[in-house]
Amino acid sequence: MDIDESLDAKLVDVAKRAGCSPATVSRVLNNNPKVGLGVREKVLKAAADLGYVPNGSARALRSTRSRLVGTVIPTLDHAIYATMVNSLQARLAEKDVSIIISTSLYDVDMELDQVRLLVERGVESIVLVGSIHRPETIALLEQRKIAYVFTYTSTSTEIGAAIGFDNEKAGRMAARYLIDIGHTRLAMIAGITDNNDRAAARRDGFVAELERQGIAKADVTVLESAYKIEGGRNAMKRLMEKADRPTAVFCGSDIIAAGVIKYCHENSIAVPGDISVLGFDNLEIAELTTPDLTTVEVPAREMGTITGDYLLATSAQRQHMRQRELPLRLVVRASTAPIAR
Amino acid sequence: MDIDESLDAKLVDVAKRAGCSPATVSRVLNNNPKVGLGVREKVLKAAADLGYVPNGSARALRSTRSRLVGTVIPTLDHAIYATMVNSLQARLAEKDVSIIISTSLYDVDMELDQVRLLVERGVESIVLVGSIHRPETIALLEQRKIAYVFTYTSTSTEIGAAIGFDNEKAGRMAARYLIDIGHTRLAMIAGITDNNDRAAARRDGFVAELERQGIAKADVTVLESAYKIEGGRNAMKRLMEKADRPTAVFCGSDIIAAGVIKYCHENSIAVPGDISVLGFDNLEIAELTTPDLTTVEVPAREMGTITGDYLLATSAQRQHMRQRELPLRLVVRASTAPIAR
DNA sequence: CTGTTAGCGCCTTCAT
DNA sequence: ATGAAGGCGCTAACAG
Repeated sequence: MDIDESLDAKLVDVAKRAGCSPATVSRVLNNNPKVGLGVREKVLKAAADLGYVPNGSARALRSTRSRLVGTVIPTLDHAIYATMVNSLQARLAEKDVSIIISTSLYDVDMELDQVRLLVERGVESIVLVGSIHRPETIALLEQRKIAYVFTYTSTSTEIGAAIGFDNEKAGRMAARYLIDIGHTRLAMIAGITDNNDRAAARRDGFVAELERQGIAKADVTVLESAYKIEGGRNAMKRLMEKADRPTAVFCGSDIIAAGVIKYCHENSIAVPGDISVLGFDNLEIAELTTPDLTTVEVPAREMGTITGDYLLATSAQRQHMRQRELPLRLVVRASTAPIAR
Repeated sequence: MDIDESLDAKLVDVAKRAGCSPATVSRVLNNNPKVGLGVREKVLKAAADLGYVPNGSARALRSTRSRLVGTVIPTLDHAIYATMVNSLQARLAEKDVSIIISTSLYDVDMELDQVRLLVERGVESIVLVGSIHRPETIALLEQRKIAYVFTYTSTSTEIGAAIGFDNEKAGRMAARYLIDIGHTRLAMIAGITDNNDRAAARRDGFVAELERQGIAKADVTVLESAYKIEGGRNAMKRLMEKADRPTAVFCGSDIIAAGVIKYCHENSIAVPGDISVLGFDNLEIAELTTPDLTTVEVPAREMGTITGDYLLATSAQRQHMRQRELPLRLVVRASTAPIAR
């Protein structure tokens, strides 16, 4: 047993033990190919013997490569984000890149603060959600030449990347489906659109498509709800208290839809008999409601993986990956039904 | 507009512009109280003008305080962990501490790899899940003097901390409740207990308490399932195909319970008429099943906050916080019912 | 209260 | 293929 083990070994210590210079140890550690095979092995053994752990800060300071990625998402308390981050992390971990996560609570000012902190930490790139941010946020990133990716959107700036889907198209898809199966009296319970460009775009797409199909904007009730079961339930209550009840409701998230269905149960409103309910996200809970939820699937897992691929790519490769619109898929289950015309 | 803004300003640049020494700037930035008010303001203004962002790596290297915390959880794809991490992150962010998250997929070897990487990144402390880890993991942490916390458990080592709850007690609580309402033919669908001391402890507590109450171990069927709706459903199928059907099932997680109830629906088994279903976690989905799920509430959010408090405390304060057993609460809803004796 | 001096641990020219 | 030397940006002694 070595005395050395009790202290935190440094690169010089490894060099001493391996009988070579620090520079050589550094080369071995960084997989620099031009190192003699014998020396390389001796170094590796010495490092293992000493329980050597490189100092990331020193490394980052010297080389300006931190192997750190930052992420600012609204919250981890919503599966749609947690799932994306999960797969992003998994992909990055394969290449020993670590991820710092922070949350903004859907607040662009808080997002800016978090981005500042991430920049301070020396992250090489940053993953954001949506395409609306404080100008200062983007300016900071550009100025420091930190790569950034917008997710859950396909709208990018000239410089950043966007990996996600078209929220407006998603809204239109929902509208078209409900119209296709015969509904004409429609409503939407969107997420909170303030500070949330994705929620707003889905609403706009939905309303726009309905209008295109001859349903006046004024005839479409649009409410908003937090992404909580309770929120959906309360919104549905408000909706049902109105005079002109719709025959179908498009919800900005499956969570909201679950609350809507819950309300319907409690008030003996048949789903889809009296009212069709269409969700968004295709979370695992979409198969827990009774009836199972028809919904638009958001490829959250895939988004995380692809974002990881992008971040791991060289800047040359990135050019071809800067814009990625993932397909949306309508998953028809049992919460929606055609209506007689 | 300043020319200086185009380059990344460093601490020296701020000093020059403020007309003082780098040391003074450093003091201001670190809220060292003994700096003249006038100078302090001048420095702050200079920093703002230059868009100065401190270099965290240099800071960490010099001061050995990285303001970085590491976390290794099984997965972010399970709300019970995502919720905890969410509140942990929120608490740490209040004090500008960042959190690096990595996942182990319930594998202690992978956990060790992730911990090594976190140590390399210079985290000041590490949050782990459960109390079973590779000896190397703990040895590394101890040797580098990195504080660590076990969560979701109340079993700690002599040196580390534990902030969570007693899983065995939880299992016993479940058993007692079901017996109290008259059930004698019981089964459990636990999570995968391999490499998961929490799942194993809940199972052991459940079985032990039943035994104490006169129900032989051999009469209690215990199956295991992944934490997925599908897993719970399949496990329930296996359970129902056995000759001696239980009148109550305790599930290792609400997710599993949701799958169990789903199976019951599909096979016209009344819940709780034919069979009572008891969940664990009290996730948001516990109010989505039909009927609503009776379950044992795990204080995930609170655990994150308290863990954050612990990590932000000074080592002196920590002494009193090293062992924290949070109370478990049985939430009775509609999926369980008394049985006639 | 403020400035000067000296590195933290590593990587990266530049030599050899 | 390997070594020597310098410095990345910052903070901690120590002076004054």
